[in-house]
Amino acid sequence: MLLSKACIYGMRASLFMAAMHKQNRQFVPIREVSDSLDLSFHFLTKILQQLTAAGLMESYKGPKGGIALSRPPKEIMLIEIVTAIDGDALFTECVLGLPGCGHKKACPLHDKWAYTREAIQIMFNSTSLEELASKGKRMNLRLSDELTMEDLIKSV
Amino acid sequence: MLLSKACIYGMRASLFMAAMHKQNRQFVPIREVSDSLDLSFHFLTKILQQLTAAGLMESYKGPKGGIALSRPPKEIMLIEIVTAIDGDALFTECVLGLPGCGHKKACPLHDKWAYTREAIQIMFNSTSLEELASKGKRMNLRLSDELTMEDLIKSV
DNA sequence: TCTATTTAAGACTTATTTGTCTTTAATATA
DNA sequence: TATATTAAAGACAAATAAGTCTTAAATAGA
Ligand code: FES
Ligand code: FES
Repeated sequence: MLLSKACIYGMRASLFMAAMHKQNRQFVPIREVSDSLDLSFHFLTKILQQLTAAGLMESYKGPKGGIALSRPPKEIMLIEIVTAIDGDALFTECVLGLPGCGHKKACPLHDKWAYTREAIQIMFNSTSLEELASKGKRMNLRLSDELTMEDLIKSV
Repeated sequence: MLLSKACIYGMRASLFMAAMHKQNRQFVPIREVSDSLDLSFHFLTKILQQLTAAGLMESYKGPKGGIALSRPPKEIMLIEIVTAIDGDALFTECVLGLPGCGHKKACPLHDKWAYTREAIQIMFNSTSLEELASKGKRMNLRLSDELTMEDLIKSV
């Protein structure tokens, strides 16, 4: 599996927040996110705490509280979410699991893997939440098992 | 993590066997592989059983027994080992974990991920055990924490 | 035939990830 | 000030992955 479940849920929630962004909302309650995306509320809460700890989201307690992206979706790249939750092992470690991946201590797959993992990194590094949210709205793509982004935005 | 530990160990063992191939050896005892690569003997045994079940290796019981690649290393591609142990989820499933990845039910990341995962697949699909074994010998690359392929071959 | 060697099979344990539940702290509003 | 609402924190449980151990079956060689 490329990404952990926690990371996947964190990305889905971030995309949801990006889609919400221009809906004149301030803070969105986590319960609303978890219900919309059909995720465990408590599990998602813990994941979002990692994102707020990483400075990607802000949270506010009490009535009218919830979470919000700390920057405009255009300025948040997917790789920030991935590394905040899964770390950067995917982009730095040996594909054969040997310690200290690098030119100096290479395994037989090093050159090919270094090239391929850079392609993966570029994918996450060059994709913003805004790009995916607007594409998702325009083409009516889905963010949960059956519901599209338009469905989700309407339903709240 | 891109590949499971079981898959990684299976690849390391397969590369070891490819390096052994022209050493006039018939069957190599699993104990020799696990000792050389510093892997758990019993855990490796279970992994190798998956590879023999998939037809990639042959095994023989008793004295002079052990395991052997069932085809010349040139004809065994890495992707066969990966899919035998980890399945093809990495090459078929949605990066956001949604069921039924495909054009018809796309998520916002689908196009980019479909492209990237194909690059990963091509890497495994176009790399043979022979290529890695000969490169590893030629450039004296490592297959375990500290030991290079030459070290390993000499040590048996 | 007997013994030592080796893989096969499966029960079992440990570690990690995933998911649930309860309590606490902060805050808006009445 | 009292109450309802919300995130934070952390204990707890379940599921999965990783690793260990024991016994059985096959086979070479004495
Ligand atoms: S050393 Fe193995 S991928 Fe770099
Ligand atoms: S539907 Fe998400 S990657 Fe294909």
